[in-house]
Amino acid sequence: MSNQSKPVYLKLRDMIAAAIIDGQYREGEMLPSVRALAAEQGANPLTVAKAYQQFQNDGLVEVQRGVGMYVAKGASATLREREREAFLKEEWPEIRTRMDRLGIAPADLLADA
Amino acid sequence: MSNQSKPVYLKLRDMIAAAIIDGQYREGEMLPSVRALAAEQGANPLTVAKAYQQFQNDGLVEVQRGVGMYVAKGASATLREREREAFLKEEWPEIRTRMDRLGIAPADLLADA
DNA sequence: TATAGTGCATCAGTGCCATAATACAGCGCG
DNA sequence: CGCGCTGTATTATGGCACTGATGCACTATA
Repeated sequence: MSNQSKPVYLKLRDMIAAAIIDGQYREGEMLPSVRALAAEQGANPLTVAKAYQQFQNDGLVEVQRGVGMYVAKGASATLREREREAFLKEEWPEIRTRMDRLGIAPADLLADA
Repeated sequence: MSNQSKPVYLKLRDMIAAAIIDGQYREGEMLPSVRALAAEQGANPLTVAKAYQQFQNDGLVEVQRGVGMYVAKGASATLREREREAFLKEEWPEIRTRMDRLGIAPADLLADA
């Protein structure tokens, strides 16, 4: 669902967010340059820049023009908390509604590992 | 999440599908006309027609030109089963991955209703 | 100063979405 | 038949999001 016709810059944004939360990009470390990530992902540098843009606005990455972008202090925890809130408040209720409609019991899916 | 910047014709398609599954539109019953639903939802008749189109192709609604569109026999069960499969195979794994990343325990979700 | 690496701004192209205005085709009913 | 209701086809238009190519501004380093 999240990997089909979704805009590239949103996919990249999710990838980056996941990497920061998981500590793949650690705080204080430099993120891959726009051009480097573009080449690696087969995307356009501008598209990558657009994905980074959102994190800049939220102060989760700090930009040093001419140098690169760095993961801000506390970015990982902030991101995780923010996404956690959003999931519980906005996504889960809808998911729950759909599951009820489709006759899927939440307990069945949450029971395993 | 499913109700924001999504194309109108897809929102309508989901609404109709939900109504059929829930039995709000019962099998053999006539669906709201293209023009009627358009007026009710403040959309364009062509956009509504586009939403209905998908169900025609799948044989879930039967068209009687000049009369109206009727919910096909077994449409409700077919729809529910189809969406159920899609949910379990495509959506749930991703949801589960996100939950793990965000540190959401199953107990957090089952607490309420 | 020269060079190469950063991010950023501008302009343009493309495609999807939604709408509008008509016109056409099939059915039911008085 | 005439009228009113159905769905459908056609064409045109405006808006918006996404993507892309190019060039500029800034910084570190030699």
